[in-house]
Amino acid sequence: MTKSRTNSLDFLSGLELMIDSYQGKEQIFGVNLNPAIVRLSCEEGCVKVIEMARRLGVTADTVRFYTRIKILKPGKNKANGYREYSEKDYNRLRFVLSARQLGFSVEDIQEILNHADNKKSPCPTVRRLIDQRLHETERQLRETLKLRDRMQQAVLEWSQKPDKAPTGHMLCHLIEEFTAEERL
Amino acid sequence: MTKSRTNSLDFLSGLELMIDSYQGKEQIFGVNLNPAIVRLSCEEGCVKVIEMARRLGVTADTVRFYTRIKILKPGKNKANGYREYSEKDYNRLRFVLSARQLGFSVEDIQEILNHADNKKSPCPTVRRLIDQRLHETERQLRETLKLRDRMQQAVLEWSQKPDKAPTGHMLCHLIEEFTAEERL
DNA sequence: CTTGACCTGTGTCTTGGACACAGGTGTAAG
DNA sequence: CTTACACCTGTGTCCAAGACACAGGTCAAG
Repeated sequence: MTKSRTNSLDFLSGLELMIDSYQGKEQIFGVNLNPAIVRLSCEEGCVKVIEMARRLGVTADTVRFYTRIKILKPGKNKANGYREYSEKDYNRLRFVLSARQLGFSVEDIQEILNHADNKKSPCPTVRRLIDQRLHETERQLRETLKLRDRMQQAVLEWSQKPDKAPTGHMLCHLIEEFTAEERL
Repeated sequence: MTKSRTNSLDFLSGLELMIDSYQGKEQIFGVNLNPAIVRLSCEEGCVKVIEMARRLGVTADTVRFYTRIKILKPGKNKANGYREYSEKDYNRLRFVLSARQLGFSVEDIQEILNHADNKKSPCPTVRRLIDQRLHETERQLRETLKLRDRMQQAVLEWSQKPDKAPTGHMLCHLIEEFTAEERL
């Protein structure tokens, strides 16, 4: 019953301090639970939304978002309606955040999770999707690069040009002359 | 009255073929208009939305969009309610498209146009805004670059790894192991 | 007269959350 | 006990720059 006792909370990777807030609940995700206390407060292991968010370094809104679109399916405390996130939800969310870091869209992730939920290997899908996303990212990169070069070129050229008032058919000579000479 | 006759349509930069559709209207944006015809069909020079769009190589939806947010203020044919885009609208839209090419947001453009509409030089605003946007674009570029590198690295590493079925706490070993080793 | 191409205004969709709001809950202090 | 405050819920809206849909009006050709 001490902090040093190992239990399923190990998945929390070193954030032992928050165990303080669970004193008196025996174990959270382990066995040996006191049924009376558990049923009242936290059915088979729970954390609330803000705690879940903090553990993975995101906002509560992010956790709520993934709950809303049903990527996370927390239980619900009958007494007060609060959501109860389990270790399974923690693993899912950690996975989702990892996948987002790799450029997968939320829709991609839902597809991947569908495979995993049906015990099928999501790996072929993952390989196919990252190929797509990589191509898109490379295209995006080229476009952003071209845009940056245009912008830098504009700043450079404009540094030699004076301000002018607009005329009938020229609203801003900086912008319009720059674009015009681009066409040469 | 022939196609070779020069008039204000010159601003259409070489797209002479569509003058065919204006036969009988005398000149469109010039002088020497036949008042009777003009008042009936097209008050002091007009093109309709699809024609305007085609001339600048965008979709009719884009023209409608800028009309909706009041960057373009076409006249309105009393008889049929059709919008009538003038040379002024053409110049504005051309300006807008140029500015978009330089990374200005629509809101930026509205600010710039406000200056121009009040006969004030928009140039100081333009210089300030492009500095901002350039910084943002550079940040964006760095992020996209990092993302691409992560993705390429993942594809490379995954090429040596087999597919696996999901386990209790590992939904996709490719993604989760990749992210995990990133933290080293 | 019908067909088809065009026009209108309006509303909704896209991404990945962020923010707002009304109302319920839990807890510690006064 | 009351009050304050932090937290929770669901729902709705917002962002950018258009794209798309839809119901209904217009117009010229066959």
